[in-house]
Amino acid sequence: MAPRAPKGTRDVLPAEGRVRARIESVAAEVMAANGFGRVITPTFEETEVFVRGVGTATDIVRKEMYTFDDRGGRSLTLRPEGTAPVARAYSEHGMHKLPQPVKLWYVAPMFRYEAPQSGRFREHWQVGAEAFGSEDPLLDAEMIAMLAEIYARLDVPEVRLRISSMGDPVGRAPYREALLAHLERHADSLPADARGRMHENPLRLFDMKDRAVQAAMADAPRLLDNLDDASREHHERVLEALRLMGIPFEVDPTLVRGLDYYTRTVFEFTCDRLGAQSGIGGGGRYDGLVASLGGPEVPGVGFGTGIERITLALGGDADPGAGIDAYLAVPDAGIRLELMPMLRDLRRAGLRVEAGTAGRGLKAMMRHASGLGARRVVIVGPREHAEGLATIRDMETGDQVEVPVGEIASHIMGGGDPA
RNA sequence: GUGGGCGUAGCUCAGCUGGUAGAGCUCCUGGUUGUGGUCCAGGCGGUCGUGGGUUCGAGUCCCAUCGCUCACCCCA
Repeated sequence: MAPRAPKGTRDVLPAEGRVRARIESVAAEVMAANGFGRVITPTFEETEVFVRGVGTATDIVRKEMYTFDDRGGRSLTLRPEGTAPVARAYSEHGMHKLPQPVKLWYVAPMFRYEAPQSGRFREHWQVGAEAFGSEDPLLDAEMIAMLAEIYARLDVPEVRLRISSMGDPVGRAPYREALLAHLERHADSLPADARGRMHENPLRLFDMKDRAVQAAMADAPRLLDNLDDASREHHERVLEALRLMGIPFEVDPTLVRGLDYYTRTVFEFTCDRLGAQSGIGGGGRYDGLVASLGGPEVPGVGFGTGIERITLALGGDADPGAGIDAYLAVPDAGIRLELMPMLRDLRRAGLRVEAGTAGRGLKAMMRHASGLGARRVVIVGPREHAEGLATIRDMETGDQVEVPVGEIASHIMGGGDPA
């Protein structure tokens, strides 16, 4: 069998590539407007970065990482998520000595060994942003506003925002006990996997779709109702800022994110256009992450959004491209050779120009030019060449003019509206 | 990992109760002397996912296997 792209991976072909380029450029604009600088971290990290950063109770670390030993015996892991590596880089380069907050963004591929389905791949790309060194709840709101702005500029349809608070690890402890006690009372009605999960992270059960689990969770105590005072105050400030900015949201006490590092603010954008994997982007605050990677006690807040899911939400309509400005139809190889400098000059001037392969008939070249959406075709056959001329045909009107070969470039760039 | 659906030309698909493969689109070449997008004609292109089995004979039935896909779980 001929090789295929590995399970869970895909090739992005030019039509979709144009959509992707637009997504990335919109993201770059919004990031720049908010003062974020771009970072590029390695595609793989020491495995420790994710074990300590993301947490051993998460599915990502327990069963989804592409981990391997290199020839030197180091355990390395293909980046399964973007925040831990950026936190590592922040710490490694002493960025806590820079004016805070330090704002960083990235666009990078993520790798997770999961069963592929609609909107879920083993390699997917994310645009993400992280801000380190500020506890200000208004920064949380700014992050959320940024992400909302990206979706708005791209016209992503049917986007909704859910938000909640995880409190902090210390204040969360008593609640965790209370939730566990509640679940113990319903233990006999829960499926096996739910019983196993509840001891590792009982909050995770809020996210399960199993009917029995949902029934048991319906009257469970809510973390949002049991926040410590500081976390509650923080949460209220975030919501107030969102209201003032006119960003619609819905507080969802059952919102749980699958990464252990989140504290206080957590949020998730969903798109109803998507299938079961409706999450299009999300994030939150992670005040203990940098320290857990051996760095200073520095708070942080960030988000990630999936490029493939944005593309899906946009309808998957391929961008047909904008055609080309001119097509060079020169059947004779020798004449084509002479026109090489002219061809280069047209492209240097910013025009989109294609040249037909010598050896095919003129009719085939015209067909080709038409298929490419060419606005003009430059014909230099033996007849024109003998007189030092070129025929330039306007493909919309069908008008043709003859000009000296030396004036092809100036004629095309001068006549009509330049690109 | 578990369950459902599907695997026929590059793409989208037809192939009734088994009889040795088709269409549309794309692409290529023509429709007289160098000119496109419409139209017409022709052409390229498939070991019918793979391996077994039943049968005189299987794309069509049976088994296995691989792959794709959707869902659970989880997440972007």
